[in-house]
Amino acid sequence: MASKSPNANEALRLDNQLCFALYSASLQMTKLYAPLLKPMGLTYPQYLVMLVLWENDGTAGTMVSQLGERLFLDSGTLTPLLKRMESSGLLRRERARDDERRVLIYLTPAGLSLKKQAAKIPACVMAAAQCSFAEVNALTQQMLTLRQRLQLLL
Amino acid sequence: MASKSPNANEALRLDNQLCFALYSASLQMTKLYAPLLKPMGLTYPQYLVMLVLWENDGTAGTMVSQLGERLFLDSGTLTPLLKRMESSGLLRRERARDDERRVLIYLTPAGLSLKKQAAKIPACVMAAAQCSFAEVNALTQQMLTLRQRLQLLL
DNA sequence: AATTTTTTAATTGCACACAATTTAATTGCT
DNA sequence: AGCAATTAAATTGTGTGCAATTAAAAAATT
Repeated sequence: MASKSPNANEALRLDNQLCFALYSASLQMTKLYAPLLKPMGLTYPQYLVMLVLWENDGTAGTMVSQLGERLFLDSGTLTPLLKRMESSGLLRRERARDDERRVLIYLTPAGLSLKKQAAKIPACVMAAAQCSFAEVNALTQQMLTLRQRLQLLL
Repeated sequence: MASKSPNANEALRLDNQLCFALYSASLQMTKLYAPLLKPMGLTYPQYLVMLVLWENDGTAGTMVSQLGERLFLDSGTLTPLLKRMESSGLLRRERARDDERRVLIYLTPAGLSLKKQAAKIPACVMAAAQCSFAEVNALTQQMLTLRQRLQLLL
C-alpha cells in the first residue's frame, strides 16, 4: 500500500494541531503587544518581567530564580534579558549580602513609574482581540490548565 | 493618592494575562515536542515546516512564501531554517526555472519517509496533555479564531 | 575543620523570530 | 525598448529560549 490511511493524514494536518494554533496565536499576540510596548522601551518578555516586579513592589527585591519560577524561564534566558533591562535603566541587579549566590532585582523609580502607562495596555489588547472580559478569562484559565498539565510531564 | 486602583493592579496581574497564559503554554508545548522530534532530527519549527511539506506532497514544490503564509513566518526566519533542513538532508531548495526570484522546496525521500514516524506524534501529545479529542479540537478552534482576530489588526 | 553536595547565576552555543534593509528578477507603464 | 514599480528571498542585527556546562557560594556530611 503506497498511501497512508486517511486518519494519519488528518492527524498530521497543520490546522488540526493544537500546538500550532497555540504557537501562531502566541506569536501574533506578541506582535500585537510590540507597538504598545515600544513607547515604554520594553520588549514583550521584558514586559512579563515587569509584571512580576510590579506585583512584588514593596518587597525587598526579587530573586532571579523567583522570576524564573513565575515566568517558566531559566537563567540562560533571564540573565542577559535582565542585564539589558538594567542598562536601559528599569531595574538594578544586586548580589544579596547575606547569600552571595543570589541576585536580587529592584525596580528603579523609572521602572516603577512605567506601571501607570502599562495600566492601559490590557484594555487595549482585549479590545483588539474583540473578546469580552468573560471570553478572555475563560481562555486564560484553559491555557493555564493546559500548561499545568504539560508541566507535570517534564 | 499614592496607590493605584485595585482594578489597575488586578488588570496587570501576570496570571490574568491571556498573552502570558498563551505564551507559557506554547513554550511548554514546544518542550513536550522536543524529545519526540529529536529522534527524527527535527526541531519544533522544522516539524511545522515538514507538516506543510507533507500536506503538499505530490505538488511541484512549495515556495518559501507559501510556507510563510501557512506558518505566519517570514523569510528572515525561514531561509536559515530551510538551509539547515537542507544540510540535514530532509529537503532540496531550488530556484524556479520560470521565475528565478522564487525558491521551491522539495522533500527528499528521507524527508518524505519521516512522515510515517511522525504519524505517531499527535496521539502521544494528546495523551500527554490528558485531553480528549473533543477538548483538543475545541481549544484548537478557539486558538485559530483568536489568531485570526489578532491577524486582522496587523 | 575539611570535604562533598547542593544551590544559584552566569556562560556558551545553537536555533529561532522579526524588523529593516538589500539584492535580484519580473512586471507594468509609457 | 527603456525605466519605474513590484515581488521574492536573502541578509543584517537584535533579542529571546533553552540545553549543557561552569563558577562560586552555602549547606550538609563526615
